[in-house]
Amino acid sequence: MPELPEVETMCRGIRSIEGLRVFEVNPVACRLKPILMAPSFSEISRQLTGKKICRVTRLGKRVVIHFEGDFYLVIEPRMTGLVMLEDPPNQTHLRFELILRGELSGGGNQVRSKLPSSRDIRLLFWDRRGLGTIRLLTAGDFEHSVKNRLGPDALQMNAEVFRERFRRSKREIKVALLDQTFVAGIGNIYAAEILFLAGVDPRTRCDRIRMSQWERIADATEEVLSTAIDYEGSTLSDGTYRNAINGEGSYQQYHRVYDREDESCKRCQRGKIKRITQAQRSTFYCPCCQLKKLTHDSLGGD
DNA sequence: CATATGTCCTGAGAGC
DNA sequence: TGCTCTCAGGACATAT
Repeated sequence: MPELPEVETMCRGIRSIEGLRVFEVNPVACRLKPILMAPSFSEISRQLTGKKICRVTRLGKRVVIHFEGDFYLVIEPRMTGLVMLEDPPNQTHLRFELILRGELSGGGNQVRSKLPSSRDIRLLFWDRRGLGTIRLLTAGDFEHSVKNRLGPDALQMNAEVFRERFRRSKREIKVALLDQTFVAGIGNIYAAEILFLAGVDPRTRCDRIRMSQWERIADATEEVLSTAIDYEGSTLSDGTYRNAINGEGSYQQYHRVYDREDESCKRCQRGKIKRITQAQRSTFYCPCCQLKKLTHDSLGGD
């Protein structure tokens, strides 16, 4: 579930590790098959040990940690992965840990204990279901195999870019919004919320969407995602998603349609929120507010 | 090329 | 109560 707002919150939560140096890399024993990791754990460990962290950034739904020497550790949480500075709720599934230390000046480093000290900072990747991935890439590989394969970041979109990238597609808009090569960062929850706010029927084919609708979709994208970031993302009823220090997000309180099947629509108060399946995923929408034909916005304010 | 489907994985919840 | 089944969905491999 981590989508753009959750991953952005993770990045902000761990940003204080910038400037720290890797002291050691630990896999934590676990009864499950390891998450996908490339290259091997021992190779990642060898490459990262001693390296300094330059920057923590987000690329779509991925956390990117840039190390000195132009190495990029790319973490994809996918469904249930979490990047944290504290212990996750359940220790048994812990997968990957970086022990970090602030850079020490002078020549005292060599005599320091080999054991982690209480002043060490631990960066953890934990994944309840093990669908997440960790990859260590060179600058070139990062460019080719990650960056260039993604569409523009959802927060960088505008109506013109939406139209240019989507209008030739015959797919339904909800399905296309989930395609990370079209736009990066939107997942199932926020696609539903964005289309509700934009007043666009999720089943509308991209090639039938008009400019006035792209404008509403662009505005809604900005509004929904930036507000969700303000509330530190959405922690759903399964409680999985946590920020870097194990706190919950609160944007789920403001979901207008996601997981609100049969509830009455907050805007029109008439229709009930409907749930349909598109591309084997749930879509929630208001049949009353999200008409394909709808031209004008009587939709703007609350 | 564009689009559709199957796959990975665990835990929650339904149904019997 | 305890079992089995289905489902949740992000990204990618494979198929159409």
